[in-house]
Order: sequence, then structure tokens, then C-alpha cells
Amino acid sequence: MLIRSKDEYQALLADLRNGPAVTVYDLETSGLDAFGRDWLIGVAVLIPDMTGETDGDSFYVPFRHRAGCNLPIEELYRLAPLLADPDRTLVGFNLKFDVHFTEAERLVVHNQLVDVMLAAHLANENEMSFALKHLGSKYINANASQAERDLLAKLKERKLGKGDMQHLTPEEVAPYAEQDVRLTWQLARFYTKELEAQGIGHLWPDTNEYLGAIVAMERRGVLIDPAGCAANLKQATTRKAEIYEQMKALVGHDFNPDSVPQLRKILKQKATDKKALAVCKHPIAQLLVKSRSWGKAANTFYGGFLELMDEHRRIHPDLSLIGTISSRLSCRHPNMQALPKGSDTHRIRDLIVAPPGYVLMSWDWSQIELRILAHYAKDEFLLDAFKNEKDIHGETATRLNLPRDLAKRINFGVVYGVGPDTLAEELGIPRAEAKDYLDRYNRLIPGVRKLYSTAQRIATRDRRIPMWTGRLRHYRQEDETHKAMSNLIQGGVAEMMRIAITRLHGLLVGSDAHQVLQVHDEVLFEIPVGQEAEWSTAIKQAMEDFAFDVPVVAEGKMGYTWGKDAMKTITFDEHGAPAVPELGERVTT
DNA sequence: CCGCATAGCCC
DNA sequence: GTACGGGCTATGCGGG
Repeated sequence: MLIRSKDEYQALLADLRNGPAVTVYDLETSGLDAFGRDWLIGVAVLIPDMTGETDGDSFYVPFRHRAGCNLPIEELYRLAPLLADPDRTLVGFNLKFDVHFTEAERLVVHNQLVDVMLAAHLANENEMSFALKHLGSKYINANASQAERDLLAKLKERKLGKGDMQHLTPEEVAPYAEQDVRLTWQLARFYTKELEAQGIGHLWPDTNEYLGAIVAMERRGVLIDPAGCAANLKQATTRKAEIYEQMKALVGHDFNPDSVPQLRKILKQKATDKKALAVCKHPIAQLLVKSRSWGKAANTFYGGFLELMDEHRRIHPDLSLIGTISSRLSCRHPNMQALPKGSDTHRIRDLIVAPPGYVLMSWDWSQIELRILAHYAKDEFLLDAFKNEKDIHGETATRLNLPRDLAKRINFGVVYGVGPDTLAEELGIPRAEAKDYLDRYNRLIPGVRKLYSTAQRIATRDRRIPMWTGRLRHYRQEDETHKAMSNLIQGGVAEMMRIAITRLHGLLVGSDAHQVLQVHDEVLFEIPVGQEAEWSTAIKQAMEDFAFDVPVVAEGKMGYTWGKDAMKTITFDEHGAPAVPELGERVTT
């Protein structure tokens, strides 16, 4: 039902207040950017029928359509008491989106969140698509996205794009918006049963709680140094252009250094990647490596930051909870999980800075994948090394009678189930030699190979394997089951991270300290100056409190920027009291 | 316009 | 013979 008047709106609000403490919620917006460029257009809600006999009643409240009649935008604030009520539940599909847009209107969301998209991912991380219409037509009914198709047809008729929904009338949008809340609720009921059937019903509330922590991280975002970005962008662009001129002179004619086919002709070889160029004799080979590096920095990082920055100089990356099959987060716009760690020429992370009065603090787990591997494999050698806090790569080197560097790289590969071919490629040695190393590893540290087989056997037999939390990795095809051990380790760490972040969120709420990023085994915080010691203790505790067969160890660093040279180690004395490093005077730009 | 290929960055 | 796990972004290229 389309809400056309204040009276109808008042009646809807009364129904929401007096009905079940559950609202299914979906916003229509002008676009996808909740942090500046786009805005809310209308609100769809469904008041569910908790008896389950029907879906319930759906409504669409238009606020900012540019055609037809709206309710005055001031009326939006009447939703505030409902959204702020911690005893109410907000059900949605990709709720992060709706919560960000709601909070952009200065409404505070304190409802318990229930995100159906997360349930879909828990039930089957292999879905082709996690779009509402896809899952709706797959699991509810084939015509589930009819209203959306009608809407898109209308837009096309008027030569409008998907971001022009505000140009349609409320009457045109309402059926689509209401279909979405209805479908969301139908899928919520479907997935409640589905997760129960798989024995993982308890993971949905846990993951919804994690979502709350991630929403808060995204909303805070990270502060960047725009002047530094602009200066570096200019330098990188200039350098790339200079090198391009040099290469052109050497080749003798104009060409596009970004075109692989053209490079193949010039270099007279197929591969043009960094590794191939390192051994290439052509005079432009090394110049090309440099020019690509400057180009990458300019286009992906400096330019990207400036483009994505909001009015407060912050960027708000999209940390997706459904972006990986392993339950890790993925990150987009920009991918903060893939910022270069720092080279001679590029210091990208120095551009991520603490706000005045704060420091950035980074906490990461030490050797966490190998520790989980030791826990699962129950291998005596690995367990002993970690229980006694020995240098794992050094111990492996001694055991295998190999140089430490080699042992370290083998350890690294072992987590992924490396084979002789890849190891040989990686180390630049003959296949037979790589095979010999792996044979020796499996003979002297037998627990890992055994775990590999056991995990694969379970995955093949059950077409799924549970992480230590019960979360499942599902296998469509048998030819994926060789990944089971790796999935178990990576997913196991990701589950630890979910738990740690959720714990930390509980501690941080209401304080002036904030989580701002997560990079798989690392969390980045903004901590008020003066509170470094107390938060160090709390964070370390939250990250280390896991009952595995090996200790879990978290290490902290802090600085005014995220750059590796700016970050100083936080130490602890024998009583576990933190010593905060001296950062010196802050240099501001 | 979109999908694929290639390259480069991360844990 | 197989098979190194998990991601995102920029650019060029070719088919539609």
C-alpha cells in the first residue's frame, strides 16, 4: 500500500508500534553512495504476520521523488523512536546499505539487525549471486522479480538509468519496493528453516551481531591525508610520463605501454609480468616495471583515495560479509586490504592517518594460520614449537635441515596445500627438488599431510566441512575438496576474527575509541591519546582469549599514520602491563 | 557495453 | 595426471 497522506502515515506508525517488534525494512535511494553523493528517496516496510498464515502488510512511504506526491521529509524523523529501540528487530536484505542511508539522515539505528543476505551466505557460500531477485526467484517463486523488471522497463522507456528512480512517481516505485520487503520476509522464513536443517541456525544471530560491528567500522571509515595524496599523485603521474618518453626513445616508435599485445611484439616474448621482466634483457624491461609501479600507485591508490574521500576527508570502504567463500571479509571502494606495505618509492599507508588527538593502533595475530594448523593437525612438533613460543620457521629449518628462508616459504605454502610444481615455480628450483622438500616435510612433520587427507575425506564424504565454530564450507563438486584443509584454516581464522571483532565492538561502543579496518589477521583502531595503555590491554585480551591447543598471540603497534616506519611496537612487562612507545611530536600537514 | 585476459597489490 | 588457499582494481581487447 502506498502511503499518500500524513493520516495514512500516522496510522502506519501506530501499526508499527502496536504490532510485532519486527520491521522488514528496505530503502529506495538515488544511488549506492551513502556517504555523500546519494540520498534516501523512500522507505518500504513490511509488518510481518507472526502467525505465519500470511506474509503481513507492506507499505511504501515516498519522501524525495521528483515526480508525483511525497510526504514532507521532516516526517521521516517519526521513525526515530522505532529505529532507536534496542528491543525491536530490523529485518532487511543487505542491511548495511539501509542502515548507512538511514544514519545519513541523522537517524540512529539501535534495533537488532537481521540480514537475510547473511543467512543466504551461511546456507550456501557458493551461490552464483546474492542478489535479492536471484535468491527470490530461485527459492520463493520464479516471478519474484517481476515488479523489478516492470520498473526497469519503465526506466528504459524514459531513457533513464537505475540511479534515476527518483524521477519515477511513488505509484510506479511502490510495487517494486513493496515486493522487495515481501521477498525479504519470505526468504527470512525460508532461511530460518534451511539453516535449522543444516544445524547452523545459531550462526545467523552471531553473524548479524558481527554485521553491527562492521557497520560501525564502515561508518567511521579511515581518515586520509588529501594533500599528501595530491602531491604523490602528481609525482607518480609525472614519473610515469617521463619513463614512457624514455621507453619510446629506446624502442624507436610510439607505443602503448599498457597494451600487452604491443609489449609482446616489442619484447619478443609472451609473458610481460614482473617476474618475466626481471630476467628480460630488453632495455625497456626495467623501465616498464617502474612505470607500471608508478601507474598503479597513481591510478589505484592516490587517485582512488581522492575520488572516494567524503567531505570529512574520510573513506568508507565496503567490507563485505559475503565476499568470500571462506568467511573472510572482502573489501571494496577501495580495497584497503591490498594497500602496498611500502617500498622505496611508494608509502601509500602513510596517507592513512590518525585524527588530531588520536593514534592509529594496529593489532595482528602472530603466525595465526600455522597455529590453527598445529591445533587441527595435533602434530607434536608444531604443538611443541608454539606452546614454547619458539621461532616456528627456525625450528622447521632445523628439523628439515634446510635454510630458514626456505623453511619459511615451505611453511607458507603448506597452509595452502602446495604441490611440487607450484613450490618449484615459487622457489625457482627443479620439480624433483621441490618434491624432495615436500616429502621430507611430510615424513618429519606428518600431522599436516594427515590433516590434509582427513579434511579432504570429510569434504568428499559430506560435501561440506565444519569450521571450529560450526560454520560450513560447502562443496558443489568433488574436485574442490582438495581445498578442504586450506579452507578449514583460512575459515577458522576468519571465524576467530568475527568473534574478536564482535567482542571488541561490545567494548568500544560508547567510548571514543574505534575499530576502523580489518585485514584478515589484523585490526586497525583509532585510539584517543592518553588511552593507549588501557585499550592495549583490552584489545590484546579480546584477541587472545581462545581455547585452542596452542596459545593465540596478538601484537600491537601504534603511530600517527599506518606506514610501517611510523608504527612503533607496544611492549608488555612480565606482569602483562603495557608500555606505550614514544611517538614524538606529531608532524601535521 | 560487457566479459575476459593480464598484471599487480594484499593476507 | 591432478592441485597453491582467499580476495579487488585498472587497463586493453574483442565480441555483440
